[in-house]
Amino acid sequence: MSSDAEQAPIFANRPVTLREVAAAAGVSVATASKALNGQGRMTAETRERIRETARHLGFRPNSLAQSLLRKRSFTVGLLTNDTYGRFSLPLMAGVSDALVDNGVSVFLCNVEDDQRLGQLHVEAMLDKRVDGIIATGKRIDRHLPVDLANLRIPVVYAFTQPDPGAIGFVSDDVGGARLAVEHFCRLGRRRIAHVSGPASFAVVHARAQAYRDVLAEHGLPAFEPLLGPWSEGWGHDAVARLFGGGGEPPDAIFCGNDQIARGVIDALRERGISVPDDVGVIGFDNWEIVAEATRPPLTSIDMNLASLGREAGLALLSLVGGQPAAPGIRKLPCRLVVRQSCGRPPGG
Amino acid sequence: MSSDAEQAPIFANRPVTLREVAAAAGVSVATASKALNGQGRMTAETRERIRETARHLGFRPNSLAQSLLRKRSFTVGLLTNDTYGRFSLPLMAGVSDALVDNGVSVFLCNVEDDQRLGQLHVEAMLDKRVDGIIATGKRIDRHLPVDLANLRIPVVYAFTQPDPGAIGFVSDDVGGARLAVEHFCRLGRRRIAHVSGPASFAVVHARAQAYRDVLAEHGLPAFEPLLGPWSEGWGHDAVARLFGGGGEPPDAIFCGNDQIARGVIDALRERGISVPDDVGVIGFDNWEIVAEATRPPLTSIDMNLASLGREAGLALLSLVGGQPAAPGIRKLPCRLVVRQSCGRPPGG
DNA sequence: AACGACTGGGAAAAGGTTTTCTCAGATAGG
DNA sequence: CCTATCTGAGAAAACCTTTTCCCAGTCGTT
Repeated sequence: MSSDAEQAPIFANRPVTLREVAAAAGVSVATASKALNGQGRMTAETRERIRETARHLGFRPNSLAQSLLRKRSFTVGLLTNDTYGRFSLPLMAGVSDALVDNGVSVFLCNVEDDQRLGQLHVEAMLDKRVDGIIATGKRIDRHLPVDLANLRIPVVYAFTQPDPGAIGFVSDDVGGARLAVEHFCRLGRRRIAHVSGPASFAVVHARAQAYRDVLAEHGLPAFEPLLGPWSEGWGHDAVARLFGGGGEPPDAIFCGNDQIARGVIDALRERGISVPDDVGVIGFDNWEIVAEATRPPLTSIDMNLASLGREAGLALLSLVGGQPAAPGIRKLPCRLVVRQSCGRPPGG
Repeated sequence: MSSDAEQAPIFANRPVTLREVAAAAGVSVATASKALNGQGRMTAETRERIRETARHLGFRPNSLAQSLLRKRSFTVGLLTNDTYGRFSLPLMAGVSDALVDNGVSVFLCNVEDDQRLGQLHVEAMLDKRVDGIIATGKRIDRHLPVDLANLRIPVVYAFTQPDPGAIGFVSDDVGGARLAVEHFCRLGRRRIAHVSGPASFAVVHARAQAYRDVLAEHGLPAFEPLLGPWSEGWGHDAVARLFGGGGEPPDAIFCGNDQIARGVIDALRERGISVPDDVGVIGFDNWEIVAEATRPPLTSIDMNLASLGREAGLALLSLVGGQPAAPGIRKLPCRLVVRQSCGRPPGG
């Protein structure tokens, strides 16, 4: 019965409806709706009075009712099989960032590699009338374990293999690899090696080819790319191969991911080889938690996943809005993040 | 005009409504609804005929319409400020796992540490009539930058500081630390040191106290806990302090997280000190990507975040269902994951 | 004075489902 | 044969908002 009790109940009970706002303002619900949405014709005073009443009552329109009518729920689903979120999370951040300002919320669904789970999540999303779906994964060259081809709502693929005829956003791995190798060339490195992941990954081939191309363009010799698991351990082993055999060792190593790069750097240090003085190292992914912990900190290629997510979110939004868009894969540029493992230019 | 064209249109156009099912089955929508939900009274044949019709037409009820009526949306919001998802993601996996079987979907909202963004997301969730909210963060002893206290929907806190009077789930850090130190005692280590994070974290104190308690219980000397950043670099420095000074060095080190532990292990190896023969090391968090990359692989304390998520999800569900629950903080046990960095029992 | 155009605002349908009532017919009991 | 009970099913309200008409009054024009 204090003054608190006078104000609180307005919010403490069930949400305020438009009907209540209309009653309080002495108009019909139709007028109230139009006043709040800037539609219809009425005197400025009436409109303002209704708005003021709504504000005072703490009115917030019921999204469910709006969605039912508008056939638009302002929600989208994000499907992923990237359990640890290495790639999905930055991507999700970008998506969310692009959508939240449009009042769109995101259902996150981790389907692992489980068909049944995928089916379950997709059906749940469909039942909830999501406006669209963004599919993302941990590998650019694999499909999610779920069929999104004939869904009657728009689907955008990001960092995963799109269905034919669909829209997909991926990082430009070739461009990223070129960035790294060209940087080494610019720094005056002459014997550049490449240590990467398993041959079963499409990106491994794309990057290796870019590596060879750039070296050829600069008239430099190419090492045979060393392929193995995406692990620190493999980085170690690769160094043993590069420096243990008889051949002339490299003065730079471009690694397929940051974990390999970390293994390489550790192995070089254990051999008394200085990074970056004797050998420069560049990684891929720019996983800060790894790149900043190596000694010295790791120069790496960033795939701009947040931008990728933004683009995907925006593309989905315009698709939902009815704008047609050409199917196909859009490659977004990578970015070189220079730290200390690659060395400085000759004159620097 | 092919036989495909005969079947496809049923699914290709707008979703099938209950009205259409009812018409096709020759009953009223009321009867159709009751048939599908197992409500009302009718002959078994009628019920089955309606169900068969619904199945054949691919009917799926419109969640929006159901939610509007039932005042229950079968969605919950997950709020986090843990950008990289270190802690949120396993937790989210647990939440999602607990809820998906109940048809509940999860809105993931990353609010960073931004008040405005937090407000925005919470309002969006409220507008969409989420049934409840799970708040989670990257620190057990901090609040999210958003007030969830008087929300008229249930809120459960997981791995973040709950509001007074609310329900929270956290890991039992004291128990976890005891697990680690007791394991060292069991292995016959006598001089156990503790290297942990910044004093500003509550868990640092809790774990340090547990460390001291266990040593006291075993009549062993305690080192003064070494506090610093949660980084590999600090692990290195701490080793320099423990082994560089005059005092008798430890034969075991309990680290506050896995990154520190990794720095410790690397530093020990550089000094020619064998892990686990000369010094055992145990970490905290069981972050597999780190724990499995150290040489030797790191024994660590796992906080069972997925279970924490499951519990939080289930608790929220029962709250939403109207079951009352006592407020307070529930501590869930940690788990010791033995790898190779801690050594084996004397006789083993 | 009569007509048209405009103005401010309301009534009602629509969106898809659930649930409460109601009701006609069938069965059983006296 | 007449009433009480039960059975199967439908009509309609409800959830909350948006939008399309529609209407009554006012103003200006001839």
